[in-house]
Amino acid sequence: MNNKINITTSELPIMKVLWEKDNQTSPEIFANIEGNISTLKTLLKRLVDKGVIKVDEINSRTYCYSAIVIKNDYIKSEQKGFLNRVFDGSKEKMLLSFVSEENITKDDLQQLMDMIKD
Amino acid sequence: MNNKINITTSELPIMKVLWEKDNQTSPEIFANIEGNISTLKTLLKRLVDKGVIKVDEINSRTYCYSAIVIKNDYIKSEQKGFLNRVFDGSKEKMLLSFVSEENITKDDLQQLMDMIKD
DNA sequence: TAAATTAGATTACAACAGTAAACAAGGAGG
DNA sequence: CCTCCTTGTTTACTGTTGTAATCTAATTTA
Repeated sequence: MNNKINITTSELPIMKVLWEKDNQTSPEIFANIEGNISTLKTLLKRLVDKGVIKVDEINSRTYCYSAIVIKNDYIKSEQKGFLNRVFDGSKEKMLLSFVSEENITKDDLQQLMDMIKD
Repeated sequence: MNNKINITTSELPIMKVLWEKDNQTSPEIFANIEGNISTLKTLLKRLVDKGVIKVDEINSRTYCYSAIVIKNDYIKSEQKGFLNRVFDGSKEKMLLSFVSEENITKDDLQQLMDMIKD
């Protein structure tokens, strides 16, 4: 079961907009993204073709796009890929690395610990 | 300053071998990696061409390969890319996500906290 | 020394990704 | 009703990546 979710770097901004709010028309989506319109059209179509998003025809000539892949599943998939690729699947290695590289400080962790005490 | 280090998925196993130990010949490197030899040769050459590794001619006909890019810099670069791409650069978002997805448990974190008390 | 092995270089090729122009058809406005 | 605009579709092109066969020159071996 290879459930790698394939969303490319340049497609991701579109997904982020749709994850904020479903059922948007292409002009609505593109309004929140920078980049050449023609390019964005291509990316939108590719996402539909891949089954990552879907399009519904509301009235004639009015299409609304929605995410099919949900944000959390994408994130989980990315995390898993990252972990496997870079840290051979070891969570400990990864966390230690984040800490020792000082991308994450002890304070960050403490704050986090506090947060999840709930 | 775009210091993205470009090492692809299929090139990474070679790098991992070289990060373990420098100055290895290609047969030594390939002995520890699965995959078609011809393919591995291509990947090795691409890494040299990109300046990620270097090759020294020891004796005539004896070449030794070594990493130029160091492991920590690669990991740092990957972490940064991952953070920016998926979590818009927010460490907190990322850690929270790791925890809430239960990829990382409270125990993992506690253990980590204990470890870095040194 | 001739044959076989070895290892780096060259060539190849399909899929994917980033980018974008051109096209086509329906709807809106004059 | 006809023209323009809008929006989805088609076509296109370049670079990257994964994969691998073939070529070539040197070295080892029989």
